[in-house]
Amino acid sequence: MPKKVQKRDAKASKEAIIRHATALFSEKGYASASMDELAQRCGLNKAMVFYYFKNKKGLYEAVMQSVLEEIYRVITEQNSAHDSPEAALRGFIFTYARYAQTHPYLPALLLKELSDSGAVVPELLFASMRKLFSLFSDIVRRGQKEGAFGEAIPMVLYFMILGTLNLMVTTQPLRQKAAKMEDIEIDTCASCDIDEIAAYL
Amino acid sequence: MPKKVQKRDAKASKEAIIRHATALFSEKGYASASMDELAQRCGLNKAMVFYYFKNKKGLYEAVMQSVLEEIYRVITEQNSAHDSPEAALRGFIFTYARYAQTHPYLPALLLKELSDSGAVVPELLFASMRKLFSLFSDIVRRGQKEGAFGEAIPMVLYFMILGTLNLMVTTQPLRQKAAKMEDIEIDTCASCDIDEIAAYL
DNA sequence: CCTATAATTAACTAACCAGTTAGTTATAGG
DNA sequence: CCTATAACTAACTGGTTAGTTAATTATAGG
Repeated sequence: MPKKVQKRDAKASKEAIIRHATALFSEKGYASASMDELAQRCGLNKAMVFYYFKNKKGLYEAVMQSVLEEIYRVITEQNSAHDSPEAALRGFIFTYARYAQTHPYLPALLLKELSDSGAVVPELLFASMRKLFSLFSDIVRRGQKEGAFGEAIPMVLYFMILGTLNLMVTTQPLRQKAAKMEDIEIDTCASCDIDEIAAYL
Repeated sequence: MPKKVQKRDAKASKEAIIRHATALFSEKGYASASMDELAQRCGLNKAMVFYYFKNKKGLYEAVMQSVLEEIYRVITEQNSAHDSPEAALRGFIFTYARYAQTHPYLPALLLKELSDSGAVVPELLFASMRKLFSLFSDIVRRGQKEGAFGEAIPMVLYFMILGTLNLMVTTQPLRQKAAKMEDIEIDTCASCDIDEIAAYL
């Protein structure tokens, strides 16, 4: 056997806490997420949460960090090969959209933080958003130099894309419920969504 | 004198509660808003809050209702005179942007609710958003019939506008802080913002 | 096998919070 | 002026929460 099944495994415990905390925070928000419930979901004693992350804020920061690092990693990984700025922009949008769609905690956490201007972890949020934004901003500026994009304020464009995609994902359940009880076509699947937005630019 | 200065004034108390609750909920979110603090801010006894609105959720619903009714009223009032769909769309965007800018609790409350898919008051949020959306949707569809707009999914367009504007407002403090300590031009004033977005469409 | 220490636990605390209650005043209408 | 009632208050309750502590157990390294 490659590894004994252990009763104690620090790494596994820590990962379980992060994983369940990500889900819990995105479901309930920072304030309503209970550390008792988290421990229950993890099948661990509550004291373990404070053993590995000193307090609730520390845990939340770890969650946000892991989430923001992950999306940055995925975007840079999947979009290293583009040469034209159009393709790069398209790649950025598509990758983010697909990731957000398959990992809905991302939009939930991001929107919650942004709607507070980073009430819980402003510095961290700020630094991570800046990294992602400068990636985006470089693409836009390059496109403008090459005459492909026309004038646009990168910051506004950036929030336009993130705002739209995040809202489309978080409102999906609401829209689906609406589509069921209404006559008109309200629901728009997230895959059309992606194509539409890419087309606008 | 037109009105005696009274020690007791039900209407004034009720209004004070709504007013301070709007600010408090938008600052802290539903869960973190304390009814003790609210009563303190109002200069009233906490029991008054439960006297006029039966519970916290009831108060929150009253706040959301007043806020959503108000923005709907302002938009319909200021945009009744447009005849071309371009002008109507522009009016919709500008009015919303200006109102959001001058009443920042609107974006804060809306984004918080939407990022939860209406965790606290789904029905109310849903009904009010629908009213606003059908206003918007009518403009877009009219523009498409007249050949002025080109193809676009109204729902996506709607969330694009709301998402962008709301995020631009709520992230303003963050962006201003960033502009102070950074070299590059990150900050974009909300007035340029409005023009830019209108231009995109 | 022994032992130091990392991982884990049960039980606790102090603060806070939404909501209640029973009693007290101000005021309007007769 | 009297009185019914609307407006208001102080003090309380039961439940929840983040965070602590002191004791216990598993495991790795010698």
